[in-house]
Amino acid sequence: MAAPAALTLPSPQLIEALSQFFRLLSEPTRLQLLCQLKHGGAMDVASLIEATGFSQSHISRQLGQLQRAGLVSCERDGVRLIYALADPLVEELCNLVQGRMRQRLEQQLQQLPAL
Amino acid sequence: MAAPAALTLPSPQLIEALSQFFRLLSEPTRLQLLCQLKHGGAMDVASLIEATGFSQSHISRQLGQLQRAGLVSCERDGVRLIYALADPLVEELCNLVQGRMRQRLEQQLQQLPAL
DNA sequence: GTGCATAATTCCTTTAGCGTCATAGAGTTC
DNA sequence: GAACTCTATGACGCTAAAGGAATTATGCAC
Repeated sequence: MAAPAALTLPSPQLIEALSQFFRLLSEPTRLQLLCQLKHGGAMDVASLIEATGFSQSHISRQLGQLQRAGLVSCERDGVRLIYALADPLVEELCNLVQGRMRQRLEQQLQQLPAL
Repeated sequence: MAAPAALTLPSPQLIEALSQFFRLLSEPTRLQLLCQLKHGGAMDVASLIEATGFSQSHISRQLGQLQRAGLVSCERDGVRLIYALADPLVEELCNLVQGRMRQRLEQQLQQLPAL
């Protein structure tokens, strides 16, 4: 049986893999694409371009990265490619972080001296 | 009552804030520092420098970023500064991502044709 | 086949951030 | 006070990645 995770230091490979994953979410464009897909369901590239306002090449590249990471899936519909969310993890992570932000702000609010 | 989150598109400010948070975790150095603090409890800067092998200025800067984000706290002990984890969220996030990695690998393993 | 659409890829420039060296600040000891 | 240790900050080069324009690939209609 393996030692408890809390007592073992993560390997450099794991650190690297984790940081690469978080790096995917560290770019507003990619996060925006994921949110759009969450909001609008499956969408083709043209719609995502219009929704985000970025160039076609940029969107295509970012979608490629998300797809290689398995966060997004893609299927053809005639001449168009329809992308869709492929993993609910992103939303979970965002909700956790957002909850933390709310918590911190409430804390700061309480520590602010009343008038 | 506010609309369900799934139906509203996150504001650009929220997207930006989320991406900035994830950016903190997208750097191996910072993730390594957080893991070290998780593993070894509160540590002074010198120990963190030795544990990571980076230069003093680099470590100091990364610790500063983590502290401003509230992920790490810091108190003086004489001439030394002792840093400690200030938020369990990072570990939660890492565990979630790690679980997803395991899941994906198991999936790939099953799809691999047997000999 | 040609022509027309959509999307991926190849270049390119520019920018953000890592990482180090040198310096300045803060705290202790004498 | 001076001398010393520990940490933060300024200045700088360097590399990775964003972002766009142009090109190429892919699929459909004809």
